[in-house]
Amino acid sequence: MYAQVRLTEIPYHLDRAFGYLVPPGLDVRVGSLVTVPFGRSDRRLSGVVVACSDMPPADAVQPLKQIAAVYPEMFSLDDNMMALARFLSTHTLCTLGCAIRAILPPGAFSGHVDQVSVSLYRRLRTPEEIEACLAGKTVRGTVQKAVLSFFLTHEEADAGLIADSTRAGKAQLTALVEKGWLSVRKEPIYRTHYHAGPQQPSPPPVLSSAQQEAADTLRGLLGSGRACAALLYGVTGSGKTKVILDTIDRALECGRGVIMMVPEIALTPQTVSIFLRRYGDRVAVMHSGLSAGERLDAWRRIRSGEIRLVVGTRSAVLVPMENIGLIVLDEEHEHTYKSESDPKYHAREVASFLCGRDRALLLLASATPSLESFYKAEQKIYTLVPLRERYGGAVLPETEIVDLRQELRHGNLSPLSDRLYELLSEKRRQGEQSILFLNRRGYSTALQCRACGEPVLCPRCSVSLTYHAAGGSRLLCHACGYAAPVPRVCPSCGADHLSYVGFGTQKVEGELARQLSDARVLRMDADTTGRRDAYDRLLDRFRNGEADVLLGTQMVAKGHDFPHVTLVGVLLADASLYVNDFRAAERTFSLLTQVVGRAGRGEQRGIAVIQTYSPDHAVIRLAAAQDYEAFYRGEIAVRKSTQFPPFCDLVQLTLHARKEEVLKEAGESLYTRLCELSRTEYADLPLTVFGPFAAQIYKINEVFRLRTVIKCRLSVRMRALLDCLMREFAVQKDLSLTVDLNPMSL
DNA sequence: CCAGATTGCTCG
DNA sequence: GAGCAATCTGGG
Repeated sequence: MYAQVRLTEIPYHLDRAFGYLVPPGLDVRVGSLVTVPFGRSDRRLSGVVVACSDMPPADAVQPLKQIAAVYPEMFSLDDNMMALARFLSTHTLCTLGCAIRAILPPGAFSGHVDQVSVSLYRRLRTPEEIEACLAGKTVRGTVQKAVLSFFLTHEEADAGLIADSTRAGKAQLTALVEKGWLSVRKEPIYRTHYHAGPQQPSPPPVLSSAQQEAADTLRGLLGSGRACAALLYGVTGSGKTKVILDTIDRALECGRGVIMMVPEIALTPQTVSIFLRRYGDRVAVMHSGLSAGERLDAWRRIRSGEIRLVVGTRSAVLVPMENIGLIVLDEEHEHTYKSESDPKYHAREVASFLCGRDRALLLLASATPSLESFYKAEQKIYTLVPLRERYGGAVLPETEIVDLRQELRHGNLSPLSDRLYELLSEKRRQGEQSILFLNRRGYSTALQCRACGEPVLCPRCSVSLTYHAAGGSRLLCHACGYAAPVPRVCPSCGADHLSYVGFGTQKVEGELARQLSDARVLRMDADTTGRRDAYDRLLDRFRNGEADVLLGTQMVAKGHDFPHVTLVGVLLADASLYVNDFRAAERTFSLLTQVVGRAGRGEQRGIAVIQTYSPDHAVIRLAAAQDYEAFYRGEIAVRKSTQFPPFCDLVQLTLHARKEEVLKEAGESLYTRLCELSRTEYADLPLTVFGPFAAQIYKINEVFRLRTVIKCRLSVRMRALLDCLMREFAVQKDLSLTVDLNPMSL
């Protein structure tokens, strides 16, 4: 017996089938996960069998090597899983192996192929001996000397860490081991097991007539026996969740499987707890916070058919569920549905593929749908299911726009306008709660020199460092994680004139304490919510009325219900509007609409204050009026005239290199090759090439990045062209090429 | 001359 | 990506 095997951990240009012999007695079929010897050293790699035959492959090299072992049957891929893996690899341009790793639980690999952590330690050798050695001639290599100096201060360290901090390769480390200076310690990485307790089921929800009408439409689509998609478009507070629950009930009653996705488990604890209460132990929760053991456990129960309902983040769409009836993407416009690492899939596209396979209903829900989805609804590709009224007669908050330019003219330099301050104190007196929202990613304090004007930059990246007070004051790099103590003098000119620029949540907190001294303020940002439970505790404390003001970044805008909040303040609405990204307007609109909707969800009508330097900007006006459809009409016209999605597809190619010259040259040859291909072999493809140009952050962690963007239609032919580029450029030394199809930011 | 670093090549 | 052989490099 012979088998064709695709390896799971190999670079792009090696992603093809390799022929192996199946030793007698080994039960191997298409889809079996196996370990095979590979390369000169017969290193053990895992792979999946893609074909079996009695005849040796035509192009076989003699002698063929033998398959070494087969994984437990539970991890074999069936036809559906193979088809899903193939879909992922062709639609995101990743290796088949990478796609397979994404659809199998992480435990599948760590349990079988030894997963070990390698660390090195100095053998009974004292720092003095190392000093002597460094002075002598026994070790001459500069890199090896660097490694030895490293061990002057360390007794033992992880191999990866040593390699990172000394630039040592494996050869240099083995040389030192052979010379008897260092020893290797290998330790297996174990996984843990965890079992969730049982839950209490709850009665079905009561629907209003508008909600019932929407639910009926969806039940109709569900029962149609055809693959279809619907866009449930409903303003905040219109009761979308109830309608979704009703549709899920219906699908489960029919014996169909259901996948329900939310943007982020941690930010939607209420949605998740509704599911846990309602479906008890019939539901599996899948998200990245689970341990390998928990994931494996849930995965097995889904594959065996024991569990027919999964709630989770985007990776939930990859679970091995058979006979799916319904896939839901709640808050479908959220960018978290697109994976940032390989495979760079969009959950919506995978869901659409699966719904086609099982003739299921794809249900997208949002108060501010993505332009792509609303456009498809307009084109009647999706059925539009609107929910226009707020449930229980709640009214939309009253909205005021404050012109920050006026504030400046009046000499108010504080982040709070006079009007917002006035409302905050009023709400404080009335015992009502307020939310203050600072919507700028990394809108935290940077250090700038007043003498030379230079900001303090990360030594490894082309971004400035930001000041963090938590964990002892220090500077952090948001791109690579570099941390440094706050310098006393300017690193570039040495002057003693460093000062803080910009205001972050911490600074606003200080301002509030000064201006509104009796208010109790809770600050919520990455610094205060380091651990997951810290986040939940903060929200609980606010809900219990332990504070008057909740101040925070994007986190405060997400789906929490705070009935006592009657005031919402957006400190700088245009912050996300002027970023260089074709989706900036869409994101700003959706964020503002969401945060404004936080005000007055209880009996009382809320008020929202939007502070901005662009009070007349259409996006700000429309968000204040909560008029999605007007926003959509304006924005879709812009997309059409400028040719952006949904009117074309975007391909983002990124070249990475440590040396700028290497990168520059590669950028030019990539461009040349791309033009050449589109003139000759692929002359039938309409496409426009932009770049190469420096990435938004040109350097991250000592690696420079150059981007090329293509506007095109992502056809089979177009993917073939890209595949060709990837194979040619991924082989090169000191250089790598990555591709992102329809990226979430450009 | 030679250890050490770099480059190129293949993998079934 | 890993391993290995061939080739280059620079101090003694």
